[in-house]
Amino acid sequence: MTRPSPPLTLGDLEMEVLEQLWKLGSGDVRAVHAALSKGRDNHSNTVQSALERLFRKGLLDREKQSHAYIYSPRLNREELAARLIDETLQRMKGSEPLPMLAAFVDLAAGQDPAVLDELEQLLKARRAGRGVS
Amino acid sequence: MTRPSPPLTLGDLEMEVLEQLWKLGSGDVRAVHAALSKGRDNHSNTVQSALERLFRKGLLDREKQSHAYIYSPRLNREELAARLIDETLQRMKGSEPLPMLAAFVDLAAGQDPAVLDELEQLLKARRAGRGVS
DNA sequence: GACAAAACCGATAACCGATCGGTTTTCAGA
DNA sequence: TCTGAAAACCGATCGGTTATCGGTTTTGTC
Repeated sequence: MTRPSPPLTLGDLEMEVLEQLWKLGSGDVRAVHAALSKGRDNHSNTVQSALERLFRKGLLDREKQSHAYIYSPRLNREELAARLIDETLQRMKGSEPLPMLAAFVDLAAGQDPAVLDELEQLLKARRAGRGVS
Repeated sequence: MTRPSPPLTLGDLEMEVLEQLWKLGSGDVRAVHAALSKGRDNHSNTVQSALERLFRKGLLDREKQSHAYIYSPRLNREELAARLIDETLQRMKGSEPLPMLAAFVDLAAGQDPAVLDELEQLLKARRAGRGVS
């Protein structure tokens, strides 16, 4: 059933914040702001509100350590990508995922044919991993 | 090089308009508006501005027939999906596409294990199609 | 040349992300 | 315990985008 929740979109800053958290593993506003400040932004409140939004979107965990929150990603890079792709496909209503995926594979293979082989390896692994039962 | 063009997003109406054009093949504002009006919307100007936006985004062709434009999709469903997925992945900078794809395949296979088989068929076909060289 | 249909232009509302300032809470150290 | 600093929290603004609609101009056709 899963509520038709609004389709998870991420702004640029939100993406960069996630990027930093993936690097750091976890961190408070200060840490993320510092990591980000390599040529970016100024106010740490801005970073905080991005963290807050990400938290509300369910993409971050947080835990109070003394009086500061320590944020950490709930999903890794790959899981987030999978979810974004899934939602993209979901938005195209009458659509089977397979043909879409096929088209994307074509596009990716166009850029780098090795993708086909890698993908095949991957499939084998998945098939083996998921119970031969 | 490819300019860092703003990342192609589609509103709900825009998506529905595309949906209709895929069904119709092509059509003018009137046709799309009529097709859409199965329980939707009222003003045909609204449809027109959606068509206009889609055209500016490069997703539609148009051709003047007498004094009305006939719009038609530049991409089919699958090609659009591929492009949206590609852009989604592009936004996650330091990311190899493969692991992302892997994660998505896992997610899709979780919902329907047959996906693995179908995907494998698909790979075979692609491999055969593209010179065995 | 007049009429009707459609394009075109502009305005508005709603929503969202990004940004920032000000207030309140909360911990830690003197 | 009191005080000061750090952080959360609240609210406001700004810019950009989609959706919506009305009004004007263009343009074919009869």
